[in-house]
Amino acid sequence: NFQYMEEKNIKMALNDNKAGMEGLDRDKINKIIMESSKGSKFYENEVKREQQVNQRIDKMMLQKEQITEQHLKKAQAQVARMVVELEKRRDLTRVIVHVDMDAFYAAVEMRDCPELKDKPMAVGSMSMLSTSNYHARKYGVRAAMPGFIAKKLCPNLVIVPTNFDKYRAVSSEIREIFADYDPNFMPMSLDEAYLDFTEHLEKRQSWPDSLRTHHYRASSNPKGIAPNMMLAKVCSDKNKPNGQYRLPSTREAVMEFVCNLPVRKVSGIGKVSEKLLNALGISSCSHLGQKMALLSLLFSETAWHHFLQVSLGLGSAFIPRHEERKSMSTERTFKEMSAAEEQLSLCRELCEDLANDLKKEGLKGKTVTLKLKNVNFEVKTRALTLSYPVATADEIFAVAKDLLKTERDNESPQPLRLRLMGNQIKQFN
DNA sequence: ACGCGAAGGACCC
DNA sequence: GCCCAGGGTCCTTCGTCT
Repeated sequence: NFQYMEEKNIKMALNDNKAGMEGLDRDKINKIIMESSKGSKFYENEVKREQQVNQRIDKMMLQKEQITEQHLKKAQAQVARMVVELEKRRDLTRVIVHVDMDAFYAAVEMRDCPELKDKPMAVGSMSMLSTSNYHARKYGVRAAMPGFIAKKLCPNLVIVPTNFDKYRAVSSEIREIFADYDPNFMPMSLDEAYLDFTEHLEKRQSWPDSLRTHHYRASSNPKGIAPNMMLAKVCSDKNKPNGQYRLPSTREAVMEFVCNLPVRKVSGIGKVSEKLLNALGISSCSHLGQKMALLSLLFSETAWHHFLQVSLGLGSAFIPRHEERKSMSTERTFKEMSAAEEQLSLCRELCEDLANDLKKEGLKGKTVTLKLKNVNFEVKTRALTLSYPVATADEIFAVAKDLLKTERDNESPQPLRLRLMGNQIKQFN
């Protein structure tokens, strides 16, 4: 079931210099990606953002210079106290499972169109791919890659348009099964969920069969099993494509597991955080623990607390109750649009779409946000909070059009050269 | 000192 | 030949208000 291999593996493979990826010529792939990107507005913006991160790093290193032994000693004591507190509350009694279906959209499309199974295929469009099957991955085609670049890597690539209704239907089938094992399971997306298996295991003592025999078995097999959510998520990334990985519920096992874990593998630590940490000589979670005092002086409280928990292999041992949504939005990307009338009518359209979605859930919100992205990929949001909640297209448009006008006036005499517009609403009652 | 709104980002799928 | 999404959550910073 190689088809179900996960995106992240390839991503890592392309970065990692690991041998044995059949037919994967990393240098060639990177060269093609580079040639397709270089000089584009997108690329220019990426460079700019990278420079901003570098400045952040410079600032951080400067701050680090100011830190004295005294500071560090004090911080170390604080960290030590905190560790004692956290250890006291460490909970190894729960069995949390993270299920992550590999290449979910692609798997559904191949089910419905078996000829695709033998071809390199991806789901998405020329501007963006959501996922790709195994054949396509051999060419370096992966999720979050624009289709036109993927086509250069693999001219025979078949791109299937996304069909969310279909994925939603399959997803709800699978969720029914999840509910049998944990009625309070937490769906994270159409293809991913956390389940608390503790009760089920106490009752049955065996791992479920129906998860295995269901016709989506390959993709709905439990993948990561651990005493908390953070670890379960990391575990689900191990032993791909088919295996599940169970981390024993002992402190020793957890600490050993976390020791060599690259920080980037942890959910919540992305590209930027990784780079910041790398600059401090931190790449694995054990480094994280070793430099905790320093981190507590350079990062916000929430940030270093999170780092500390990660370094100790701690995470939520219970699955939080499902929360209500906090915002709703629609946005669209298009070819450059500068004419005021055109922008206005698009804005109107978006408001209608948003109003429609709001109606489906019977929601009204007080804050309306207009999102704009210009042709240089610079993003702006402009918001206004009303004293009363709104829901209709007219009401939202009344706000959004003013926000848009203000931006146009702001830019004049230059026009707003847009490539994306979006509307968001939040502050529900 | 505190709350809150606004804007920008990081991150996730 | 051109061409890099869309739907969310949470966090941080800053300004103004009370």
